[in-house]
Amino acid sequence: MATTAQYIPRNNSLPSNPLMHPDSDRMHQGTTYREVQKMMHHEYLQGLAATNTGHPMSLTHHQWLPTSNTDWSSGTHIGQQEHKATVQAREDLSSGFHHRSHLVHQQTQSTHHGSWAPTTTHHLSPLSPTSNGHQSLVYSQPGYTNLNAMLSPQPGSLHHGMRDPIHDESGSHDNQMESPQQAFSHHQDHSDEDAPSSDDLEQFAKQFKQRRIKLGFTQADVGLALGTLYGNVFSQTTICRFEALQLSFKNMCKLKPLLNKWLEETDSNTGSPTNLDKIAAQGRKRKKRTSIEVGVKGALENHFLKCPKPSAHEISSLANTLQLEKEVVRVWFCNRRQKEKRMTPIGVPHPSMEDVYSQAETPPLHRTLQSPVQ
DNA sequence: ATGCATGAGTT
DNA sequence: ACTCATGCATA
Repeated sequence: MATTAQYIPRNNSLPSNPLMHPDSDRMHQGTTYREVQKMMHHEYLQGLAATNTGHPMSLTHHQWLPTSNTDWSSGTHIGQQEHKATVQAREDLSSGFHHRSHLVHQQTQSTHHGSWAPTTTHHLSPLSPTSNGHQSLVYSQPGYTNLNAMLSPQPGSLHHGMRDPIHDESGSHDNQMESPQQAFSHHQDHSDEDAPSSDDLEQFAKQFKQRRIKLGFTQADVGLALGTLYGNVFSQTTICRFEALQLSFKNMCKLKPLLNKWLEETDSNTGSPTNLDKIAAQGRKRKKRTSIEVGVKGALENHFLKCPKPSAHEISSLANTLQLEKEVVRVWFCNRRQKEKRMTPIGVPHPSMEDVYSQAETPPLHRTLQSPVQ
């Protein structure tokens, strides 16, 4: 009774048109900074964090064979055997311990296909007041010249399925490797593509969200729009995380220019009727989401605190104890580690208080919980 | 809004 | 096997 370990194939209904799926392609990272950051704050030296007993080559990911790709795609999900009763109200039980107010951004470098290269800021002030009375959130970016490819918030018109292989300005070089700590002193301040500070990002994200909502777009709309504008489609999830600062610093820096551009384009075309295009999903099998029970989750959290990077064997025994697949446990730890690296600490909703100046009133704009989004 | 998952690129 | 970017499916 672990959970629902069933594999579901993605609905493979061949789309008639050979649409390319939203592959983010070549915009991956090439970081090299690594572990430097975490070492300094917390129980990392537990001991056995790296008991690698040899690497069996690859095989990292096995495939979850489908075996039964039939219904489930009947319109709604059928896999509800995971109701389990327990359910987790909020996985953030971590709110009890996590939180060492850090804000780990460490990323500072671009290895290749840059264009967005955060070259500094290896320091950040978490929830810092940033007494900024003005924020130039929208800067104009030289370069892109595209027409409007905005989407309209209203479902009605559609089509327009273009998704051309836009290549970013790959002609750009990029600085060579530089160690994160080695702060270079050469860099113009393009408040934009250069190196936004965490405060910049925070403010931008907030402004972005406001504008987006005001314009009547959903997070999903924006994701699609980015696809038509730049060829890089993003999901609602990603846009959401951007707005909530739940991405790594580096990732935030990368997306900001794109979103900024979209914002500009959209602003200038306020009220322009446009079209919405859909992108068909590609067919691929995906393991059904495993639902881990609260109690088990608590156990995992505990182990995480003791050792964020358990060895393969430890994972195995843990999996055994908790009656979960080893793979599930492994992934859980990976995801948990990623969370630690987000800009926004886990339990803390959002900083966003501002100036210490405290004017007559403090404009409280935190959206602690649900905000009228979308 | 988020949990669990996939995969490319690294180490 | 890990990190990081990203997203499907779900609560």
